[in-house]
Amino acid sequence: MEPSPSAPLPFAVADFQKALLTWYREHQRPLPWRSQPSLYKTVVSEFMLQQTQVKTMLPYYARWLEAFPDFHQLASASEAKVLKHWEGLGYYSRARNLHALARRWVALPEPPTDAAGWMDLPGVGPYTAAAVVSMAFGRPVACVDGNVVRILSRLTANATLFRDSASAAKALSTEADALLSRASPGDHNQAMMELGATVCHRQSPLCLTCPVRPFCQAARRGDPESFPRLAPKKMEKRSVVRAWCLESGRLLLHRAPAKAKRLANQHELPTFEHLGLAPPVAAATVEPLAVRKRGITRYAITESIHRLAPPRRLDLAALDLVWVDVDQLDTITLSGPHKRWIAEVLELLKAE
DNA sequence: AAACCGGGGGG
DNA sequence: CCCCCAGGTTT
Repeated sequence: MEPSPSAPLPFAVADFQKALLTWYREHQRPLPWRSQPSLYKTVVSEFMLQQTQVKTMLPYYARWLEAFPDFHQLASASEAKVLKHWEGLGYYSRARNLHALARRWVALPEPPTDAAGWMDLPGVGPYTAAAVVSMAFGRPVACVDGNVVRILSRLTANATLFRDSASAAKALSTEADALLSRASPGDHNQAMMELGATVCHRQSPLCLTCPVRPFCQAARRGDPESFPRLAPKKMEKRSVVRAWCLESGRLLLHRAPAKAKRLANQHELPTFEHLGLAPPVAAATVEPLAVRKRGITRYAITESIHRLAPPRRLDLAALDLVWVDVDQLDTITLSGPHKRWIAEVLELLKAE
C-alpha cells in the first residue's frame, strides 16, 4: 500500500510529545527491563512481547534472565534448554529465533545499531527493529504495534476500513513517524504503547484520565471505540482426534520433527494420523476421555482425547513417536495446552 | 463459548 | 501481497 501523504496532524506535535512524555515519566509501570536497562533485556522483553501480554510473560522473563543472563550465555545454551525455558509461552519459533539471534550476535564483529541491520537478524521485523534501536541506541524510528494503531486512528478519527491490523500499521507508519519525539524516541515509543495498554483500551478507554485527550478527535466526537475500523475476521472450525495410550506408567507422545512447520521439537498427544491409523469410527460414538477447545489465530479447534490400547509393532522412530514416563514429563518440552490437558486427564484417571 | 489480539516469516 | 504460525485474554 502506498504510504499516504502525511496528512498534517491537527495539532502541535511538540505539545503532544510533551504531554505524552510527562505522563509516561510519572505513570509508567515498573517493569523489570526498565530498571537498569540493557540491550539484552530490551531484546528479550520485545521477543516475549511479540504475541504475548506483559502480565503473561513477566514470570517467564524473570526465569529467562536467571537462566540466560546475557547474549553469550544464551548463545552457548542448548536448544533443548532454551525451549524448555520457553515452554508454556507458545509460538516457539520466537525462542528458536532468539537463540539464533544470540548466536549470530556474539559472532558479529560489530553488532548493528540501526533498524536495517537488526532486521537482518532472525525474528526481527519492522516492529522489533524499531523498538530495539530506539530504546537501546536512541534512533528515531517509530514503533507501530496494535496499541499505536489504536491511538493514531483515534487521534485523527481515521475512518479507513483496514483489512487487518498489519495493513493498518503500515498505513499509519507515516503518521507515527511524524509524531515521534526526536529527542527521546525510546521513551516516546514506550509511552505510546504504555498509553495503549493502560489507558487507550480497545473497549471502554479511559478518556477522562488520558494525558493526550486534548489532541484526540475521537474523544471529542465521543466515540473512541469506533476506531480503528478493522475488517471482521473469519474463524474456521477444525477438529482433531487424539490418542491416549498409557501403559506401564508411560504415555505415548508425538514429537514434531526439528524441521516441522509447527511445534518443531515439541511434544503433543499423538493424533490417529500420527499413529498411522484412520480416526476410529468409534470416535464418533464412544465417549472420549476428554474434549478440549483451543483457539489459535483464525482456527477454532476442538480436540477429543480417546483412550487407545497401544498398537502393536509401532515404528516409533519413523512416526516421530516416543514413550515418556509420566513422572518424567517435566524433562521434555510439551506444548502449553497439552501440558495442561495431560495433567488434567491424569488427575481424572486417578479419580476413577 | 466465541471473539479478539498480533508480529514475523515465507511463498 | 497473502497465508500461516499451533496461545492467552476478554466478554
